[in-house]
Amino acid sequence: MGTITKALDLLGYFSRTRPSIGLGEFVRLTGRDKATVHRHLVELEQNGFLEQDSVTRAYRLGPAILRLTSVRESTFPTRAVLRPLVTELSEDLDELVHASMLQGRILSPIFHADPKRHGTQVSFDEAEMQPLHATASGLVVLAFADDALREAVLAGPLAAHTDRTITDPEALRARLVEIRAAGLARAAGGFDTEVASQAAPLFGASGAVIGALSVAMPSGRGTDDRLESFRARLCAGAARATVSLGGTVPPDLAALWAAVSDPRDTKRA
Amino acid sequence: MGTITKALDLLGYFSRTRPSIGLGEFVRLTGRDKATVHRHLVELEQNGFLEQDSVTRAYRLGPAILRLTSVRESTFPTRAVLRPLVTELSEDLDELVHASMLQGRILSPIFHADPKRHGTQVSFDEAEMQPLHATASGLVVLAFADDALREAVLAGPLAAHTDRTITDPEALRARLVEIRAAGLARAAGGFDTEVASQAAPLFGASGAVIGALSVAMPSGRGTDDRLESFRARLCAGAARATVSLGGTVPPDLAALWAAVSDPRDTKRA
DNA sequence: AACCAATGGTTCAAATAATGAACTACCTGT
DNA sequence: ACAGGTAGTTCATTATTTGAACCATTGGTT
Repeated sequence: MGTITKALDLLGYFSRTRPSIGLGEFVRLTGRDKATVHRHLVELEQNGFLEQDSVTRAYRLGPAILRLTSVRESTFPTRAVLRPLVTELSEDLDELVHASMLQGRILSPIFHADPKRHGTQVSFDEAEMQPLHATASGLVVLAFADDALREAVLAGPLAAHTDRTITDPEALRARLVEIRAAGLARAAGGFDTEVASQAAPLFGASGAVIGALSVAMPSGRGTDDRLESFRARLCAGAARATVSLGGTVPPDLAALWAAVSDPRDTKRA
Repeated sequence: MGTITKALDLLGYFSRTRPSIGLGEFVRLTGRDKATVHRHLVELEQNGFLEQDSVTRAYRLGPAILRLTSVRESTFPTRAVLRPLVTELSEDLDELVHASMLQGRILSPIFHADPKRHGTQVSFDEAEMQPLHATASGLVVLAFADDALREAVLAGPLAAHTDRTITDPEALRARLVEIRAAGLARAAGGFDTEVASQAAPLFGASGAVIGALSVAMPSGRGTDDRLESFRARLCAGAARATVSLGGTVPPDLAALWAAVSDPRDTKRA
């Protein structure tokens, strides 16, 4: 792990529920030496990627990030492109829909929309990263990822977020085969016990998977029949999102999705 | 310059007008060795801070930044706080208003609003960084900055963006004294020949300057009388923005601003 | 008041990781 | 076949990062 990665890694510890982090907490979170962490924090701060609260001495994300997002979105508007699509799909399905993008071995939410038409809702934190082996989004990305990434994740430790998380590499491998055959992933309780979700992959220009489009709901509403009824629209949404992002869906998967959206074939599992 | 800074520095070269940069161009821009730059780019990419276009091989800003902005804005909403204030002031003054924050030795725009009520407008790129010695925003920040930063900038090279940029350290030092006495800065043609602007500083919780609030217009509309008429409202806006951001205006400056906004004192320069 | 247990931050010899000149490989047009 | 332009890689040298031990300050406890 290079110095740059170590420093950038520090930024990853921030989330909506942990918006500012002190030196000591960073040391505990990372397991790295205090001096090392401190120098990294200082260097990040000098570049505007962190700010230090002058009274608590804790660090929070800095303003440099805002400018970079502004550049990225004004020239390659991922969020802006996904926003209407995700919103529309969530209105259509009456459930929370979110799009996430692959970042290394983790999935990062880009945008989510929830029409909140039901009494219970999934609480979704757009600032929380998701593991690849525990959510429908993660599983579908993993299923369509290249061998290098898949093997790296299968080899690495598979944290048990709940008692229903798949932690056995071979069981996970078998599951990924099913997902590839189905063209999307369903998962329930693997990351949050009360949540069921269904996700389809998004692809980049080179045909490699870059993220996922997912619909999530409380387990009670995530019956097989209901998820099945979402299937065609979710796949269509993923296809549109892929195209909007300048990507291409691999031909065989596109054919599979097209077949599914055809009424004659909707009886398939 | 540490490795981390060198890598983060690469991200700074992106802007609205230069949204993707290839290896060779980076080498030219930075003057660093190709191997070094390449390894930095790869490491940034692995962490999601860059993406490589699979066909042109050029790099663009990656999705990791989007998540970080989401975290920052949902927990420490600088942009969200400044947006209404900047918009309102621009509507009030009928000119482009922008807020920028200090990042190291450079100023980065956070938000801008332009009512576009005139035939000519200032073109403002929210993704372009600004030097501290050439714009009204930069000058006012420099004037109220701590000695360390001021001396560092005065010592460093002062690039001549136009023929009216102040490049002589002593002339600049004298100018900063005037600005401190006035409580805000006026500048015309120092960064862009056609633009005149007036800026007031923003302060953090510790009373240190953290940025600036500025009104900018084509030189023709930037007469002394008109700028003078903006003065009280600009200072009031900067005071409100500082408070909204959790900061405090130094007492002596607050008194100066209060005196200015008092009708009895508006005749002063 | 003395003490303890936190916190954040600093130092400097030792170890490791970053560096860069030279290299390969690949296009594109001549 | 070659020239000139990309991007990317190698490996001995060099310089930077590292971390155990250190200090400083704060807040709570006896």
